[in-house]
Amino acid sequence: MPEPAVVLIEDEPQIRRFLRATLSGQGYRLFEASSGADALVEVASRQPDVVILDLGLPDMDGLEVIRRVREWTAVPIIVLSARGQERDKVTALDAGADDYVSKPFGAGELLARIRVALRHTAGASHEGEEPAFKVGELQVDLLRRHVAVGGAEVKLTPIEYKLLATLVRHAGKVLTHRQLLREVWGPSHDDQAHYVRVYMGHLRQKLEAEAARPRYLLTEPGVGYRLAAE
Amino acid sequence: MPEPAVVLIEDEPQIRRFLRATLSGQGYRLFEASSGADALVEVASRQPDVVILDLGLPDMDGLEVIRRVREWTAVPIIVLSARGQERDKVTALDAGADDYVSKPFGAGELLARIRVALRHTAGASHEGEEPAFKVGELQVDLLRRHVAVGGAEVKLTPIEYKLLATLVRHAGKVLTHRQLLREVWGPSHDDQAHYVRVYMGHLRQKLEAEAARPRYLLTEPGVGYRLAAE
DNA sequence: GGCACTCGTCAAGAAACCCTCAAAGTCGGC
DNA sequence: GCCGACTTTGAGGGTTTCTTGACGAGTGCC
Repeated sequence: MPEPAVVLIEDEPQIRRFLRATLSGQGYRLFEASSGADALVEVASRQPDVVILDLGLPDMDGLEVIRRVREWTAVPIIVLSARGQERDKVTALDAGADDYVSKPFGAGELLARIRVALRHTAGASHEGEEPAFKVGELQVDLLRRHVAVGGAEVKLTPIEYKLLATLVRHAGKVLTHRQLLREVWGPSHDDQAHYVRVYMGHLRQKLEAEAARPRYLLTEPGVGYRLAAE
Repeated sequence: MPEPAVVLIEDEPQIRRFLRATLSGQGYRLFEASSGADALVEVASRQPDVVILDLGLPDMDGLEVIRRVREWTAVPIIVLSARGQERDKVTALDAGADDYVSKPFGAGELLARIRVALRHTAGASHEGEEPAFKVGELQVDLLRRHVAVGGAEVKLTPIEYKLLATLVRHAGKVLTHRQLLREVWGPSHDDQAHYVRVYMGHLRQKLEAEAARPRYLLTEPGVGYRLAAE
């Protein structure tokens, strides 16, 4: 987990600013949402390592957000709330939250509880989910960070792996150069489409039988690339 | 999990009675300890699903109990404490606790937090709960804190052992420098990747036949390290 | 055909990474 | 306070990886 991703769901601008400063200062990649609807979209698209959820949202009951997220992922959810009554805590925790922090709280405590949540994902993690991807001879195990072609392990450099992992996470879908650059190199490099071409070449050398006629790593001319889904 | 086992570590008889009533009323199998030394024995022998630990023990610092338990198991630890200061919480959580409940607290909240902890263990199966590890000539017994190569005991310094134990707990998976630093040196040192390299060198000297061509302690360039799983 | 654009390949210097050795600093017991 | 064991820090050098530029092939449009 190089830089853990955090989705922050908070509608009050003031608290949001405070949390933004707190979190990005720690090197977390931060994504924000200010409504329940946005929250679900963010969590689904970013696949974060932790979700921080303020229960007091305008459009949707915070508990509803928890339940909807829990329908398909076990990502740790830390609830923030102005209410400190026991019954509120019990309800939220039983709805699927992993922790409950009452306002006012200190930055240090929140950060410590985030670290606890990250420990959980790092170690005991997704036993039930199956993050292994397979198409033809190509196997990618995102959990073990292991790539193989026809059973033989393939060694990838960090960037090669990140690029491949990004494609795997969206297997079958076309990813634009820009999307790939953002994910792999960060938002500041999203106009250097050349990087992607060079590394796509490297990956094809290592993964494809014939780099010139790729079977897995497909070019979508004028748009980007796509990983064959099967 | 038919009837979850809980180890309760609490020295004040009054709170203990209260918790005993609360917990066994819920159908948990309850084991008790009133000192740090007993606590370690109970946790090791009962292999509970949750540990509830009052920090105010007579014979041993509660934090020390957390650290000792964490040396060989990832069982959820819920800390109870009369102290509600932020720094106390942060210290306990960073030492390895999973949750921190300040007194006074309600029975309902504690029970809800126990349910959260049980959810975690349920999902994570018994990964990391296996106190003996063996691959090739290398044997690591996390419970006894004993390391051997080819039957011969190897003496490790505290940090060397912690580093190895962390790798053992996640055998086969890649751990980033950051993760290792967090686990071994604590969250405040997670940018000193150099530490890990130096100590990995030490471990290889002691454990590998040829330190230059390691069989167990493998480098994942640009990412971190991995302990060969078999 | 000429032009603009995209894509893939190659290669070289720069940068990052990893390992080793060793000195300096810390902390304990005696 | 001294000694030994351990940890932290620093420097050097070999190696790998990343970045960047150059070039040719292919494609579509004028």
